Amino acid sequence: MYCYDYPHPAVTVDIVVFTIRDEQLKLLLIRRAGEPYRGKWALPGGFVGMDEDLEQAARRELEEETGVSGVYLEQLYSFGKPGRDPRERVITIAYYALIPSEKIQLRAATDAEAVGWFGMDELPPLAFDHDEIFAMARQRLEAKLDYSTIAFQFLGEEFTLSELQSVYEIIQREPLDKRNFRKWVLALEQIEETGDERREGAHRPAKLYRVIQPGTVAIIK
Amino acid sequence: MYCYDYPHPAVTVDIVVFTIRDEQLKLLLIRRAGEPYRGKWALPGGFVGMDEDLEQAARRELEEETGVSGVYLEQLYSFGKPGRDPRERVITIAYYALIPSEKIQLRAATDAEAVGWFGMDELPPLAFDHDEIFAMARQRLEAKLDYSTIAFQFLGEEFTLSELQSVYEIIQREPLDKRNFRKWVLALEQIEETGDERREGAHRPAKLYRVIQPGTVAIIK
DNA sequence: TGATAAAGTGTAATAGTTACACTAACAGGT
DNA sequence: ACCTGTTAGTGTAACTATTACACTTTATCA
Repeated sequence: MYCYDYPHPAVTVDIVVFTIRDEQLKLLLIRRAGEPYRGKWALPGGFVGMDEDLEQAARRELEEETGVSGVYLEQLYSFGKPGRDPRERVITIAYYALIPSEKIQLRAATDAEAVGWFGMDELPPLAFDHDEIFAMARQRLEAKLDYSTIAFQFLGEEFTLSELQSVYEIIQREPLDKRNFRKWVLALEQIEETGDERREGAHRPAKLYRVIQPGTVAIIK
Repeated sequence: MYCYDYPHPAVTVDIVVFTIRDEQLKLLLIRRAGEPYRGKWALPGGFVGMDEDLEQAARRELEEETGVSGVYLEQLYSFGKPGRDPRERVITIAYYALIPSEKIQLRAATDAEAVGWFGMDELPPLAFDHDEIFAMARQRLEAKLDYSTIAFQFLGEEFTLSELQSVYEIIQREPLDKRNFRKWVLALEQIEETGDERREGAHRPAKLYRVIQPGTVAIIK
């Protein structure tokens, strides 16, 4: 038992994990194994340990519940409305993560019954206030495309300009002009040719590019 | 005594309060009356009540400690590094507030020994990790000038274009061209003439403007 | 070698941003 | 009455960035 002179809320982290697969933006959800909302889909997350930083906690929970690790992770917002969890007062620090489609190798772990990717058109109703958290993450992601190089986080080490353009088109839900897109993205001076090509299918091979400073997200103009 | 099956961190809110006075950006600080960091300057803030929302808690603490109320308030970021408070594990949800210079009427309240406004060049060292919180708020404020109408929150109901321009210049720390600024700000269609003028000093009176939708901060292009 | 499919490339029109200097209106002093 | 000092208010031209738009290249496969 842990006792305090005045009441303390519980603190959790929840993570909105995005990837792009099958030409779609996908959200990672777990099916809840325990009460409350047993059997409902929810964002991965859990309680913050007493000796770990918030971001550490988010990475740990993500790893434990889904097997995902080493990805881009950014704090989103904190949610703390009384009553958002029926058990006790719970304040959650929400994060969002972007993972390259190649890296998605899920495992269902101990405290999650099942893990799955859901397209934006096939989202189930979520437990707690996770709909609200997701909506904010979706919005932040879209906004950040315009003023940062966050989109690169969806791609592996090497990628073609068409793949990169597709990331933008999927998130922004609108087609982009190929020439203008290339002009723009190259002018950012954030990617460079690897010298290699990707040859797949009965057509001209595409030049491969890499991010010049991988792991960093630059703020642009 | 309040007891739990597993340990809970304490949760606080801290508020970075900005105003513009004497042609300077100022930060509101309180001198700590109790331990730890007794006598040191710190951001206003305090523990979140079990039945109040996070933003409510921020407004209440701000009102209690400084007498400031009814102002623009936005969640900034959450800080939770273990050891950031020497007493126990404390996670803080930081907010920032903008208040019009006319509204600043401070009172030193119960749990704060003293309250004061500090210019950016005269900031004392702050308690806890409040320097870090302040730095992030300063940065967010500057960034938001570019893509929102947040700057209007520093002004009263009626203001001149020169006053508005001055807000931008002070926060961005660089002079702006008067004609270009006016062209730009009027094109936003967020302010309108009141029809009145402000006559002060031995020179041409300035037209007064008001925000068309007061209380809302618009995201611009 | 012809069909198919995606990769790759430039230019002109338009819109937005920047640089820049003088006149207008008031208060106060002579 | 008029001169001085001080801030308010105004337009245009050059430059930069963004948009619209269509054909050629290079591969595979039948």
